[in-house]
Amino acid sequence: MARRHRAAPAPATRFDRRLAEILTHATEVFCKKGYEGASMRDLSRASGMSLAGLYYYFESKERLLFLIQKHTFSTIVERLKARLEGVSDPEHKIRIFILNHLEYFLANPANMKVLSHEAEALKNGFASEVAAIKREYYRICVGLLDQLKSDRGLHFPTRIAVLSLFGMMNWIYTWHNPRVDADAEQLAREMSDIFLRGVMAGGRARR
Amino acid sequence: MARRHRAAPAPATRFDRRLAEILTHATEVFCKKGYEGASMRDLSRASGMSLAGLYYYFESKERLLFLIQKHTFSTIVERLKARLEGVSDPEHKIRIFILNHLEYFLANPANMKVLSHEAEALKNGFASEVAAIKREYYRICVGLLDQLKSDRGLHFPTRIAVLSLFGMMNWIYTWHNPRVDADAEQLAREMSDIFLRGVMAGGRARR
DNA sequence: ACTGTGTTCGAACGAACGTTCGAATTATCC
DNA sequence: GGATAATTCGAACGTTCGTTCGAACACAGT
Repeated sequence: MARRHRAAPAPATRFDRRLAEILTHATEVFCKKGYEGASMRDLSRASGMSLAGLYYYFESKERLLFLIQKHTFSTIVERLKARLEGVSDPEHKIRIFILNHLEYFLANPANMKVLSHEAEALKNGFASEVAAIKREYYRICVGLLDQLKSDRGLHFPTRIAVLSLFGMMNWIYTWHNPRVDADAEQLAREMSDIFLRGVMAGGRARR
Repeated sequence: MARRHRAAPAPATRFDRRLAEILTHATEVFCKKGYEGASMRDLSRASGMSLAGLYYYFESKERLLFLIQKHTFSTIVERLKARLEGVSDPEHKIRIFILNHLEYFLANPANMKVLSHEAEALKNGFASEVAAIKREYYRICVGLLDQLKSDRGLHFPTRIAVLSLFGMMNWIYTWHNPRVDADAEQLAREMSDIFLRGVMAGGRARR
């Protein structure tokens, strides 16, 4: 009957560790079959726990997806902030932004596909909490681009640029094949080149 | 019991017209609730036809999705080919490619979301037939970029560029709001600027 | 009015769905 | 080793799923 409300960050109780295992297996299933397409029985099979046993760790299938998305997104934002610390050149910052995103993407493809592809699957409270993290992540990127614009006197449309960048990066889950495609560093370099030259070339002259 | 195998292109029998109506309504439902999340009863309600009546027009829910995806994708490719005819400048051709994609996207957002978001929902025969059209569309874009590369002596990675471009364009279904965002022409111009400058700036010098 | 074909529907099928519950099992601490 | 709490499970709940079937309806042409 006890449910932990984890204040301590590090120790990780048995409960938390087992929950994390289930989350990992569930992520793979959601990735392969989609949130709606995956049944609780699929999750039970994948995690090696009985159907009823799963409900000791979370109260609904929706909350399980929520836990996956929130953890994934929080981790990305957290790592990004740490990497941006102390860096001041806006171009360098954007390259870090892209590299951070792609590194996590290729290291945790199932997590990122579930985050990208099942973005509309949550409802009400669950949806808004993930949306808040997404908004923060979006605003960070807007901030970096605005800084680049004012530093270099550029005049591209920020919103379109940011969302195009997200599209470039998030679409990866539909095509990346680790056996034929480059690693995160090279991919990030190539995408950064295309994107940064795209917004920086042409400079002040527009329309 | 009769099922038309439409050889005539124009006349459109009553059967074909009614089927097209159902497809339109079904597209909206798939768009809103997802393929797995939409039930046949949802489709019945949306199209104003009884649950059993739907099966007179198609033999399964999966085939319904297939018909939607195939028609949407075929239309895009067909329009693209018509628009590219007679154009020889590769940059212009790529701008036409992007404009064609975005115009259709914003004019038929539900169709394009179902095409983009439910790309993995079909199985076996259905999946491979749509995949064939996708491959053709992809190869056209590769051809345009290769032509641009050889014409201008550029050295960007084609595959990454094409897939980044698709990401930029297809991601739109996650954010475009007709009340705040520009129309297709302006959007296409902005994305074309970012993308084309991205692959053209820097020129021959890479690495 | 009659016949045949195209179209629609109510009712039902078995299967699978998410979730619950009480009992059984396992770990923890005195 | 016995008491207490944490964890797991089999079995079942009521609901909804995609699909089927035979009867009913609509509307030709005769």
